[in-house]
Amino acid sequence: MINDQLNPLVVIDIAIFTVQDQQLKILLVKRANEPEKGRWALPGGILIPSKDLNLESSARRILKTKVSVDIAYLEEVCTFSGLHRDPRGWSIATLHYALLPADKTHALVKESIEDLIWQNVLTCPALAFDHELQLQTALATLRRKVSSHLLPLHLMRPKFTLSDLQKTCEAILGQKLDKSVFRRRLKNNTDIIELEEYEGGAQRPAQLFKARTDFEFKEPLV
Amino acid sequence: MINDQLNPLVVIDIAIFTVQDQQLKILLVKRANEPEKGRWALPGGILIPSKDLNLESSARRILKTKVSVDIAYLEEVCTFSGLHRDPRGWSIATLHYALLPADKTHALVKESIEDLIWQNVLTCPALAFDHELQLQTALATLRRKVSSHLLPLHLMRPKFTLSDLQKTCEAILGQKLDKSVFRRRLKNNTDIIELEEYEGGAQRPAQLFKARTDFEFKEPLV
DNA sequence: TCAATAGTGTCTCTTAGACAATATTGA
DNA sequence: TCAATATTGTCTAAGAGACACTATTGA
Repeated sequence: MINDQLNPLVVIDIAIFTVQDQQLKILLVKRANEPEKGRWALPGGILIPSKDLNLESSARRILKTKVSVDIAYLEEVCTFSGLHRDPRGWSIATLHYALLPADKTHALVKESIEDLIWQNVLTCPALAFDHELQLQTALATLRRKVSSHLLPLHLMRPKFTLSDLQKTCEAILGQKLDKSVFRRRLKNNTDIIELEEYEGGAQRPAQLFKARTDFEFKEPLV
Repeated sequence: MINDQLNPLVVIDIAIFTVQDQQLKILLVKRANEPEKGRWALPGGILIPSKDLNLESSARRILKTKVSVDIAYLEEVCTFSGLHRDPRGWSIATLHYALLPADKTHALVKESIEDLIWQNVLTCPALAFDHELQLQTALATLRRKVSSHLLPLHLMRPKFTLSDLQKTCEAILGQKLDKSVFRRRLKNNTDIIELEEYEGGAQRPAQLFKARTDFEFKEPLV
């Protein structure tokens, strides 16, 4: 293996979230190889310096090859490190989290993966390595961001109603939000743009909105 | 060198802050070895899996050996990675930030360091590697935390006045705070404890406070 | 008409911000 | 007494939270 106790093993793990059926779900893969073969885990892989520009592009490459998905929003959460978190030896796992719109969740089974599932985060099975801790950490980071930013725009269809957006936020946060408060906060937000279109259901049609094309949710440097 | 293009170089960099003379200062070291010999940089070093429990303990070891200081508060910020950030090749730098009380800043010059300085963050010279970016990132993280937590308690003497605490916060944030607002927010905070002691200057004596012994500022997992 | 969803208005409570007022010390 | 700093109080504005109200559609 790569790890020889002089150099740590460097892996990238990704907590990739979506909202389906008003439920926050996480992509889990069943490991096809040792270690932890046959167990559910967050998708991840080993850094390949010759292929990867940096850790973030490494995460994109891993998602592309393992589940053949191109991800738009992806950001680092933190690292997990030490001798015991991976049976192969001293390792560093850099956890990333990503958001994928529901209409792009038809991810395909590819190499080194036995199976994959979009799992409701509330009913997650036991995971390999320290991935349960990683998942909880990514979830906390996601929720913290959702409360202060409009991160869920990355999960929306190109055109969406405010009710759609609110339901997505509620699924992520795991709690109901007040309609009035929610809309009031959007009033001053320049990241969403009002359209002159309406989408009719069986009831009163709702106005459609779109995200600003270059909206940005990285944490600002003050 | 350790890096052979199969395994990345793994380094730990530390932005260690203090407040002296009501100025926010950062510890810089002058590099004694290549690469970037003779340039100012954040203190840092290479991970040694056989010595380090994890990246955080590695950061503590590095601070101990390079400037012989034991640090209480230390936390990861994020990583910087890629082929070009270090001339030795593909590398991962895990940035940490730390806080040191002013009365413990008598750090000593040790191995692999030519010189050290506590530098006002506003007048920082050019730094080696990507350390200017790292410093700005650590500073932004520190300021964000100070606004919502009582992180500066780590910088205070064992007993301190509320005016002391306010001045420390102001030095970190780089702006004046309202006395009344500042004290009002502390009223409901259980991390600081009122003492029945007073410290007299040439004017009206100020009441002394101390930090709760086990106060904790890690981000809660919601 | 009704049910269902979209969208708005209103009240209260909390908090930030600005700034004034009072308190206590040594000189 | 005064200067300096500590400590508290007061007014206003903005925002969150709760909840009621109105609007528009298809059946």
